[in-house]
Amino acid sequence: MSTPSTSRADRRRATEVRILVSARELFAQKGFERTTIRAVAAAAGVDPALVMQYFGSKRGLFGQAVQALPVPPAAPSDTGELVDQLLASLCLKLGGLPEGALAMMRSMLTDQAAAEHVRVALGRQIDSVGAALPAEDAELRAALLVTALLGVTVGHQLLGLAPLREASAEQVAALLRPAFQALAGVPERAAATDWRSDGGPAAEG
Amino acid sequence: MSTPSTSRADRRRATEVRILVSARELFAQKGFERTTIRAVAAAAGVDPALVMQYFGSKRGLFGQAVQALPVPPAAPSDTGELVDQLLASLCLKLGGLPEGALAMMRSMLTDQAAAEHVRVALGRQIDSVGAALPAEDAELRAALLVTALLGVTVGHQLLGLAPLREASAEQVAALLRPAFQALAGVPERAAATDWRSDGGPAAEG
DNA sequence: GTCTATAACATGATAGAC
DNA sequence: GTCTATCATGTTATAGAC
Repeated sequence: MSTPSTSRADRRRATEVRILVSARELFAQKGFERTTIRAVAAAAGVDPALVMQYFGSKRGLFGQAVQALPVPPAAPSDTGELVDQLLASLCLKLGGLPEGALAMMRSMLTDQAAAEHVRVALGRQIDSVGAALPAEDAELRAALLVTALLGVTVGHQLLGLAPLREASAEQVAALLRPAFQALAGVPERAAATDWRSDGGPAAEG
Repeated sequence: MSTPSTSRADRRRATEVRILVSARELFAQKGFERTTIRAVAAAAGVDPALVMQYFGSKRGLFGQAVQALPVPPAAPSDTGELVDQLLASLCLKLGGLPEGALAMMRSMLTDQAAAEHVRVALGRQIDSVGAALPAEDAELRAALLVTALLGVTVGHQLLGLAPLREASAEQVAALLRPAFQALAGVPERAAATDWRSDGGPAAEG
């Protein structure tokens, strides 16, 4: 055939993608250490050595397969809006975190590279949130907000705690909102006044 | 000597303790997977096979070396007091978590047995806290409180986030208190009125 | 006999040969 | 691209020391 529909390069790319998908899934399920090259290769239907050929090492495969943690821009000037944005991102996470981010979080306590990645990503998010907070303890408050979210996400997605799995994302967000507003430094009166959705326009203007 | 100061059994117990101490330290630092029997044996100055002889398997060693997560009784009837107790336990954690608990947390995302242990321990704590909360969403609120605490602890102890490491436990507790009161279901007015130590009696009445 | 050390076997990661 | 060799590790079995 003079013009084959699938060239060598195409087939190679397709194989790479198959390997990456299998790797992402296994890394998310079992973490970095307990995921074996052989298992990834078997899941992708290729020879184990081929995985090494393509990605150099298990760590190289991890880096390619696991995308960075999603770091939302998250720098609205209004504090109430910031809280809403944090809660919205949590809803997304509770709904379904991308498998790559799951894989990164799964390994963050036992793999140095993953730990460093998460540390940097969370640090950036803390800086971003902290810059939007009015209080003097902005950075610490931001760190507490971000780590609290991390804890809820871990408890839900990674540990599978029943009370969190059974609750809806909206329910979680509703309970968390006043707490986060307090943590963000919103005065109690302002927070107690009205924080329903129709209160939004008033807050953002 | 008719009464030797160190009998065989004594020396064996001393060796066991040396192994357990080394194991706990390595498990806390590197997690279950990345800790090898050989490394533990080397740190304890014994033969690797001896470790197997004593503890049966790597998992047996883990079970012996790593104590359970400390589960405080945590069932005061007063909500404000409950929040204070949670914050106090956090202060302890930030000050210095026992190495065994650190080891358990380090492995909770990548080791099934550790995950199950933590899941049960957190579940018990959630039930305990939930039983003390007045709101109808007690269990979910308790789960959010406990996982938020977990996130802060992880961010501080395991990830070493700078803003948390630089802050004092008292500072963290002070910022967290209003948020936790909101999450615990303390009415905004009561929380805003006065949540200093002398405000406690007013809240419980 | 009990404690300790050595060796054997299985699996996994990686590198080099074909 | 595939296969084999090498090294590290967990585990089991066997032999030696007291």
